[in-house]
Amino acid sequence: MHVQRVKRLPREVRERQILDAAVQVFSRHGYHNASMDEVSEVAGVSKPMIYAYLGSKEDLFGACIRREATRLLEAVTGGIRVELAPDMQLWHGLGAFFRFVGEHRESWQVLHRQAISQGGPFSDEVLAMRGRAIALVDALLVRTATKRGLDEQATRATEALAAALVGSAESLADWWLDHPDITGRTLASWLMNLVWMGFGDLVEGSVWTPTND
Amino acid sequence: MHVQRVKRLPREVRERQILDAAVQVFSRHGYHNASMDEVSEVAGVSKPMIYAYLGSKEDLFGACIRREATRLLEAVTGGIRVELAPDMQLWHGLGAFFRFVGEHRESWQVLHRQAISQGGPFSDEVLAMRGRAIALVDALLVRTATKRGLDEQATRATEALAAALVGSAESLADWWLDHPDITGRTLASWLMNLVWMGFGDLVEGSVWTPTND
Amino acid sequence: MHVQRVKRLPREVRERQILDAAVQVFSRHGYHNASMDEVSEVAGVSKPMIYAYLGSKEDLFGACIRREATRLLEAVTGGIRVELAPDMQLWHGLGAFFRFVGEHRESWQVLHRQAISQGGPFSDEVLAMRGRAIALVDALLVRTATKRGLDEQATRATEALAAALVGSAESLADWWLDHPDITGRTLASWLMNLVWMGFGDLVEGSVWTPTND
Amino acid sequence: MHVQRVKRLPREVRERQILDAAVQVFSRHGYHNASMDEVSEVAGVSKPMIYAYLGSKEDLFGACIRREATRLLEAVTGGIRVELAPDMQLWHGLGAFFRFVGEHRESWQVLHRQAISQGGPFSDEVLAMRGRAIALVDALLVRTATKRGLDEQATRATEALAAALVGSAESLADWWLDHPDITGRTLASWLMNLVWMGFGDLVEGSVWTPTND
DNA sequence: TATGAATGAGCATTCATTCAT
DNA sequence: TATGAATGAATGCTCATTCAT
Repeated sequence: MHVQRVKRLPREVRERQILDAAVQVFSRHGYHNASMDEVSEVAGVSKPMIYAYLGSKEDLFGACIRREATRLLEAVTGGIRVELAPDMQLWHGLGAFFRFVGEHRESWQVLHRQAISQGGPFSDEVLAMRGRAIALVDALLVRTATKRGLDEQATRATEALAAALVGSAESLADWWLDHPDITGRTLASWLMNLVWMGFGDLVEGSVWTPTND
Repeated sequence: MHVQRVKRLPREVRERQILDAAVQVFSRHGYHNASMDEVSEVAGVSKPMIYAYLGSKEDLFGACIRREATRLLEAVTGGIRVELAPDMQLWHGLGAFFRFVGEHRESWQVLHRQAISQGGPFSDEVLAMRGRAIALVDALLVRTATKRGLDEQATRATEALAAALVGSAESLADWWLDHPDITGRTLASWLMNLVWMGFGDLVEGSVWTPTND
Repeated sequence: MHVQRVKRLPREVRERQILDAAVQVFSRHGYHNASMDEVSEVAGVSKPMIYAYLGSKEDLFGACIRREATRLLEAVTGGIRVELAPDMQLWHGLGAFFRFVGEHRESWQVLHRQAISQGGPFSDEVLAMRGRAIALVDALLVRTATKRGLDEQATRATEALAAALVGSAESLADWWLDHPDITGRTLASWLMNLVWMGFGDLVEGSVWTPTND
Repeated sequence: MHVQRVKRLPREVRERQILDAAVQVFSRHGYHNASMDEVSEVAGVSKPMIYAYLGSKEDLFGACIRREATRLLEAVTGGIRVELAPDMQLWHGLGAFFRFVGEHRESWQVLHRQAISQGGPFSDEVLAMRGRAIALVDALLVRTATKRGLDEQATRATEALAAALVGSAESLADWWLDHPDITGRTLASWLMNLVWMGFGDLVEGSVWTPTND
């Protein structure tokens, strides 16, 4: 008789609708302030469907995180050419990272802010992803360092440096939200100069030490 | 007959007790999962006292953030000797920062994770504090750079670099939580090497550029 | 297997159940001492339904007032035949009023006692209704008076007299609660005699004045 | 050393302070919305003193009602000259009543609205007072009626008429709050005309009856 | 598949009331 | 006498979650 508001859609499509809505809502209000009601409203899907397809709120949030984390990792690794030199790999990776963040602010918010601030499995998951990123960077550093010869102190420091680099990138991505006139490419370039050259000095034995302490 | 748990204490003391408990509870469970009941239990104070002295849950959280932010800033600025050279100032600042984080993990959790992940006034407040930190570092960079002569690109980049440095420090502080065998002093030293030397190169015109892109 | 207490009912029905229960509870305990828990219990409906359908406690009370006020007004105006003489209209109106109060004591309690004693919008609403009643009566008085000719003093007094009549009726309704052996018809008859004849005298210029004062 | 805010005052004075404050606060916010904190603040007396002198909130409210009711009754009976004719007694009584209400709006609010709307002992007390007033009026009516000769119907009606008169007066007092340009004397005069003359007709056998019903 | 109807359980907040001083 | 400090107990309200259709 009357038009049905939404047609019967295949499960796959419904799930995507729901996840899109959830990412949007979670990024806007944070995990706890987000209500399943709003998600269902934004998704145009009734709540029971959400539970049927994606489980509890926690499950839903987890699904969001996994999807966005995967997207981010794919974007970054997809931007890297393994046949290039380490510095160029890093360069492309950073470029891909900033490009992704620029184009998917909501995804980034969910990953960087919401997920980490929740204790337990969520932050674990994101921190694991960050760990993979750090390991990736560390591998590049080690590869370079080993080529040139790596002294004791530098060896032990590479992982920390990788962590610092990843942290820098994350922090710059945040900072970027308030300075949108800069291009992502510029950000990547700054970061390369800062980190790579400092790292190079380190490897070459040029070390900063406190004058007296 | 039996010992009374706590006697009538002056308001000031109670407020400190409550804030201590609140920081603990907020850092453990996050803002939303923290319950006023638990705060009151941990503080050894009934809920009405909390409301009488510190106001609503939101107010209480705000008070925590302000107190911890102030403590952190005081710790960092108190660690700096303004008569020293910029690099030494940075060195001491980083040292003080890592020392504070090492000694007040809960404070750091509340500030870095919980506060930022809540939208609105809380994250604003913390982000403002981070902004002050970035400005501080930026001033040091600019001072150094100007002495040596600063080319165009480097000038525009100092603020971003400062943001990156602050981000690195934050990220390292997080990383540290999972690698507690490292000393804060070592962390600071790595960071100095990474950042300061890279910055030095930058200032001296030694620039990294992509080979082809 | 066993009988289910209530099945899924359409919203409309539930709302009526809830309002019925609320009027009952509010009339028994007054606005403040009434608890939403009791309302939900009496209605046989869980609290979230109440909030979903009728809003906050304040909203719920307002809805009760509006419904009962409407019912009362409908009962009274429905009892009036506009084609009759003013005195007969008043007579029928009073009759309908007392009939309603006799049959809906709880409604009357809520309207007359609870609503008025709450400051703000509630009493405003009820006082507005009383105002309409007074205006109604006033119109009747004026109509009669004008026919017969109305001296200055009487003119200015009609509104006050109407207020007095309405007040009398309300007061008698209260008094009735403690003297239930009287019929509402008798009450109406007494009131007609008291008021209408006094009014008639007034209109005809037969005035009571203090002998010396 | 420093000035004490309030001196040690005799119990009597303190009690008056507290009652004055309580009447004010109760009339402003109603029984339930009034907080003991506000009473203590307005009275300039700490809460424990209130409890020591006047007992619980309920007790305090009861004390207010009793004091104000007594005042009102005293004002009214004090205004009456028993040696005068019944109509003049009523006239003076009404005058005293309106004078009191005009000069003590808060007292009247507490008595008329707050007290009655609370179930139980409070409204009982006030209703008892109203009962005394009704009885007083009734006695006047009966005295008059008996003198002139009183038919059956009228006899049974006098109490109801007295109730109606008292109700009119109360209602007019309320109405007055919104029409403060009228003098209390005028109100009393209107009421006398309305009621006394209608009553006179009644007594004289001039009865209003519905034409057909 | 899809949803309106329904709820258990929890949480922030308030207030009358009372100690300890 | 007088009070700042302290609390037990209650209540409004919300939200994730699940039936019955």
